[in-house]
Amino acid sequence: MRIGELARRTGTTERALRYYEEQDLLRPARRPSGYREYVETDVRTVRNIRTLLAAGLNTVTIGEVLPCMVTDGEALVPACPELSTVLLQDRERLTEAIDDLQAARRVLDAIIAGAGSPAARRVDACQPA
DNA sequence: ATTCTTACA
DNA sequence: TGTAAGGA
Repeated sequence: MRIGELARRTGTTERALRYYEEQDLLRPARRPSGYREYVETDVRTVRNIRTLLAAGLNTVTIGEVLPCMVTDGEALVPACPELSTVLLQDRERLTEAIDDLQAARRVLDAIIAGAGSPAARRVDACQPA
């Protein structure tokens, strides 16, 4: 099948599919015309890629993890033992990212609170971008 | 009508 | 990632 049909059947865009190929997540053959030719199993692969992307994994990690995942109906199941390590490591990365965002919010909250102080009323140059 | 590559007010 | 341009 060509890129248009795969995009339709996976709910993605052609742009995304070309990007996945660029990241070596997909390796469609080429027709003499230069058109990409995808196989049936690519439908499932693309769905798995999207799931992993939604889990916050980057394309490099997905490339390592993808071949070790088996699809059980709707769910993705780890098929290799070494996989849990990689996944747990990524979970920690997400936890750190969450911590950083919460810290940023606390800083912003402090600034917002300052808007109610008397000092804020002394300012004449109030032209917010 | 579809797809391809390249590039970015 | 969207999208426009210029070809095949």
